[in-house]
Amino acid sequence: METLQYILDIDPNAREKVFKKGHVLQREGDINVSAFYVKKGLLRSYIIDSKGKEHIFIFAPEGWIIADVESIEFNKPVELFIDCLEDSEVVIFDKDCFFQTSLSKEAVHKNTQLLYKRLGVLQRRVLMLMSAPAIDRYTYFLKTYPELPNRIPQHMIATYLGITPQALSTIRKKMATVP
Amino acid sequence: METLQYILDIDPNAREKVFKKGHVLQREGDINVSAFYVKKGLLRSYIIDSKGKEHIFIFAPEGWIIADVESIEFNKPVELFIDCLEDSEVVIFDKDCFFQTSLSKEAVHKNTQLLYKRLGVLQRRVLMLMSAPAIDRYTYFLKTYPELPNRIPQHMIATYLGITPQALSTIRKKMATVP
DNA sequence: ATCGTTAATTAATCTAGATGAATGCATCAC
DNA sequence: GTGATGCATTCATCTAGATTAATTAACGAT
Repeated sequence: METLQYILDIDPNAREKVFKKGHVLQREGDINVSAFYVKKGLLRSYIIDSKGKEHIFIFAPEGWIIADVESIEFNKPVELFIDCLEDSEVVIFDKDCFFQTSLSKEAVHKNTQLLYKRLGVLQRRVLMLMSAPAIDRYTYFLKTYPELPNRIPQHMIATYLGITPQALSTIRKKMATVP
Repeated sequence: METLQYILDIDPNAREKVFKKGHVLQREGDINVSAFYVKKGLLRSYIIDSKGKEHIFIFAPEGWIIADVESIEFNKPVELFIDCLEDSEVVIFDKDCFFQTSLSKEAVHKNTQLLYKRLGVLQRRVLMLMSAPAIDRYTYFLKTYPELPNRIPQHMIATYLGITPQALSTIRKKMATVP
């Protein structure tokens, strides 16, 4: 089942919108929590810490769903910013629609599959952050998201990896000289 | 709906077993992948990295489900070890049962809820690992799992936080002198 | 063209936390 | 008792990556 069809299926209020690069769909402190399906373009979610530094949680290219699950699940105010890294077509839908009781079997299956996949990705991310040095995390990133480096600036890759742009630059230099 | 009842509901083959402290339920490289519901006791999942160091992914006290979701979802061989930190009563069930099409609406709702909650927890974990210093991660750990420090040795808390036991010891000393 | 802005690189210095080693203290087996 | 084992602590040293700052290049707007 195609993800977009599934979303339109389960949320009759889902609406499609087009946003310009740079548009912020959700900011820290918001209370009206939605989830976003990326039909076209590229979104990201990130926090800004107490020192004003950005930390990117995930990138969401075409076909991905992006949302602040923690705030949805634990009813906290939104902590993640979500914005567009490219002009994007986005389907906005309600956080609660996953919990509808009237879903088709197919929709349930799709939903479970999506959640599972995301869990698997996050598991890997935690393990990498805990156990692998920055260079390995970068290599894994390149392997897993080969198309992204052409679409986003390097300093964003750095804040996704949990290091500074300077550190990433040094790593890249090292990789170029000793391949 | 109570989680245990839900599991027995969806997997007729689910079986309950009792394990001694130290028993390993699953090890790296295993292909027969199960999920485990902790009825009583305490389990953990962890990896052992290339240098032989342990990194604990999650603790699972009573009421939690523990599994290697990445290996389940992407059909990889198991990478996470799962073992008992206390004598435990565990319900072993099949990874695929979440995808059954014959689930009751109630079971579907419960399932979605469990997955969402876990996603929220992992989101927080990633953000903390990326943006917060070790002392903040420790403080958050104490707040979130207040009962665990009485049940597990400190060096395990350290490997959960992503630091060495020595570093945790230093942090605790600092917290004791300047509270 | 020229000014401003944003990105990437390089280098000098600093620091949180790792590493390695030693010590003290329980607990358990015998 | 004594020895062995595991856990926490302390200290001295080391290092990956942070911080600060300067340089250069690329791009857009006027």
